[in-house]
Amino acid sequence: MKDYDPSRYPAVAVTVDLVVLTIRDDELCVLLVRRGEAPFKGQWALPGGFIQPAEDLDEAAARELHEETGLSPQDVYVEQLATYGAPRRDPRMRVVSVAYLALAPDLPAPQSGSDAADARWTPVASLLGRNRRLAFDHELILNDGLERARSKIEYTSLAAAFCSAEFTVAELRRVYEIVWGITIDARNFHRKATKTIGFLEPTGMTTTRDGGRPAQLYRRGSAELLSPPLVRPADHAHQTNDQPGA
Amino acid sequence: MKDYDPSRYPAVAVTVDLVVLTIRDDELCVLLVRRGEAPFKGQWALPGGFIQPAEDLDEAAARELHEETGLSPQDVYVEQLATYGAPRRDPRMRVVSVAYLALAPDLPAPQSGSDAADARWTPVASLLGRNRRLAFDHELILNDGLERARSKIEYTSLAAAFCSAEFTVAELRRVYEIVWGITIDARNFHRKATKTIGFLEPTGMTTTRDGGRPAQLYRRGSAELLSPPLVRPADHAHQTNDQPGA
DNA sequence: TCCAGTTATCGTCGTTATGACGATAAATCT
DNA sequence: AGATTTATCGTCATAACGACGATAACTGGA
Repeated sequence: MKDYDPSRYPAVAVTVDLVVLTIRDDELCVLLVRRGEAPFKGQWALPGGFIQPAEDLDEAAARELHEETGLSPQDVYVEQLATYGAPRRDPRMRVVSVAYLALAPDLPAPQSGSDAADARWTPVASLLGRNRRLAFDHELILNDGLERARSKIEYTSLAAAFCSAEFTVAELRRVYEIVWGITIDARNFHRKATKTIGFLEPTGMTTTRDGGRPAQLYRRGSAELLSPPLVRPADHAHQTNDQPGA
Repeated sequence: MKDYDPSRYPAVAVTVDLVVLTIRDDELCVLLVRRGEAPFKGQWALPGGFIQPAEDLDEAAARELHEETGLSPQDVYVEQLATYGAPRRDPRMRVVSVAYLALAPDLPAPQSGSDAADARWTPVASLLGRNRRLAFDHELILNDGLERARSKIEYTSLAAAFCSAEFTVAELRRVYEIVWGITIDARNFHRKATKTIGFLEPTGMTTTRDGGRPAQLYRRGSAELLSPPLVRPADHAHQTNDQPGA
């Protein structure tokens, strides 16, 4: 019923929250900030903030990302994740939050540009089964972001977004191993990565930074979709039967 | 910065818009309503409306779906699509719209439950290159919904959401052919559909409603993800895969 | 009744993709 | 120099897929 005057409806605040993932020391990490004020004062939360009157959602996400990390959208892949709007998710008022997922390489950049007093990279593994929960529904948002990241690298070349601009096949393989939490045969992965057109673009350079025989350096290829995709071994844990419904 | 009072920020209206897809007469159709008031009075738009103070986003989507179509979430698959919030997308005020994608079988249900005076199923093909554009940014939302539907049926069993509860392999194949706009070899598709575990669940019944030799009737299987997925022939339109000889 | 038409279903063949794993290459470390 | 480490190439068996022939089981008409 778009036909009613929008201003007749109760005001809602709209925020943008960020799930910024990176890989540090062979661990998948998420950027968290410690809240300085109520509600959830002192607890960890995803970085985010209110949208400005004149900016689009994507712009708000890019701005927040820059404010919190100093990262520019050039260095980082950003996409919209999902929107969360449960009536009581913020005790102060109705707040609808548009979540964004960002994948960043482990840049030497300082952690903060940073208007968040206390921001840090937290290994996601350390957040599981933890008593110190995240603020709001950010745990839910984080899990959705993780699942999105895990599935996205199956059929796109986005795993390379975790690597620096030039990287080796083995470094890319480590990304998959860390994000998926499995080990992958180096030889089969090498074959797959180098034979999938558009995945890797050779630079002609080599590096020995990972030790052993020098490895070719590649850049991220131009193909957005990998065909065929990399198959993630099915998580045989519990394939739940999903019923349609909102 | 989550730490400011939300009420200090300019009010934003939040709506839910629906991309409801179904297949009628071998065509992919989307539910559109004709707007009765300004802005965009008289133009076609996606159904939708403002969220209520006490309802979650998914609930708002289910409510709107029911109001516009009479369909209940049991009959229809619904998932959140994306959120749109460009500053001027609604000329009246800042409106952020959370779009949902719904996939419905061609039910004999009446078109309206219906508070929209004028609602109808429109073949999406008839909207391409058309001069009568949709209201707001609904054309963009529709395209995103179509792309989501096209890719979603690749790796899930959701194509069955377009069929009635019991369906034949050929009916399912028609769904793929229509949504993807291609033709598929009936024999290879039959092999793939019946051999992919969790895709189809046999009922033991047969039907001759499509003519010819009686066909087995199936229900949608319990697997949410198809492994391996059905591969949609790559759209070689402009996949920029330039590989210098490698 | 019998045959033509239609659709369903099964099977075959060659090609490609994949998992397991052996072997060699080219650097560093001791 | 030899051990160690990592990169890269190859082989083999199996699975999945595209193309397509063949057969099965119904319906509608001659």
